[in-house]
Amino acid sequence: MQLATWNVNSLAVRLPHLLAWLADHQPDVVALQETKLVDEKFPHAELEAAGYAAQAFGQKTYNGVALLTRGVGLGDVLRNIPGHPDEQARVIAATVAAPGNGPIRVIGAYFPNGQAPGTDKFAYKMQWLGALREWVRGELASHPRLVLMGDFNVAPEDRDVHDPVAWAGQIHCTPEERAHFADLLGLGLVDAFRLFDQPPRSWSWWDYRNLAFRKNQGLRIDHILVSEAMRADVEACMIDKAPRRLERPSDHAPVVLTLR
DNA sequence: ATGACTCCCAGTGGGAGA
Repeated sequence: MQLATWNVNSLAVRLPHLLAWLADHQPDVVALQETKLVDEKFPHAELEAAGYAAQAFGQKTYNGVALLTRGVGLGDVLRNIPGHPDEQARVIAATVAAPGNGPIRVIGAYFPNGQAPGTDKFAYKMQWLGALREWVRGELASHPRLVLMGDFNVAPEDRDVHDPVAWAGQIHCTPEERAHFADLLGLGLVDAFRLFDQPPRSWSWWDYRNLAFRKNQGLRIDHILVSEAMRADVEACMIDKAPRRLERPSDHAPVVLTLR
C-alpha cells in the first residue's frame, strides 16, 4: 500500500502533472495541498476517470487540501481542526481501510507558512501548531494507526536545509517551529523519511527563483509522520524529484510512503 | 539585496508563498 503527499501549488495548473504521476505510481491514498480551488471547481471527473475518488476542502485563491483514494474504503471525513475555527482550508482527515491491517486514520495538512518571526502570520502559525498538536493527541488515542502528512512548512533539522547558516532563525527553521515539530514526534509519531538511509541533501521544496532546483538548493518541509504502532509496517519512504523536472512544475515534490 | 519565480485576482499592479 502506498500513501503520498504533494503540494501541487494550484491544482488547476498542475492537474496534468498529477494525472500523469498517479498513472505512473498508482498510490492508494494521496494528500494534496495548495489546491487553490473552491470545491465547486474541483476536478472530480478527471480524477474519477483516473480511478480516484476525492474528498476536497478548498477555498478561493489560497490554501485548499484534498484526499484522493483509489479503491480503498473511506469514512469519518473531517475538515479543519475541531474546536479551532479557521477561515483557511488547511486540514482534511479520513479513516481509510488498509487491506491486511487495521484501518488507518489519515490526516492531510497544509501548515501555515508563517512569513517571518514576529509577524501576525507567525503568531497564527504558532496557534495553529498548538491546536493541531492537541487535536492529534486525541486522534492518536482513538486511532493508534495514524498517518499525518503534508506540507509542514518546517525544516526539522539542519540537515533538512541546503544552507543552514543562511537559514538559521529564518522562517521554517526557527527554534519555535522546530520545537512544535518535536512536539508532534513526542506524541508518538515517527518521521518515516528518517527511518531509512537517504541521499544526502534531500529536499522536498526548491525555490522557483535563482535556479534553485538546478543547483539543488532546497528544504525538506514536506513530511509523512506515522504512529509508533505503524512503524513496523513502513517499508520505504522517498521523495520523488521527477515531477519537479517537468515544464511548469510545482515548487514541491511528492513524498511517498510504502507500507507492507 | 526589500531581488530573483510563479500563482492568483486583478485589470497592466500587488499579495502570498517559502
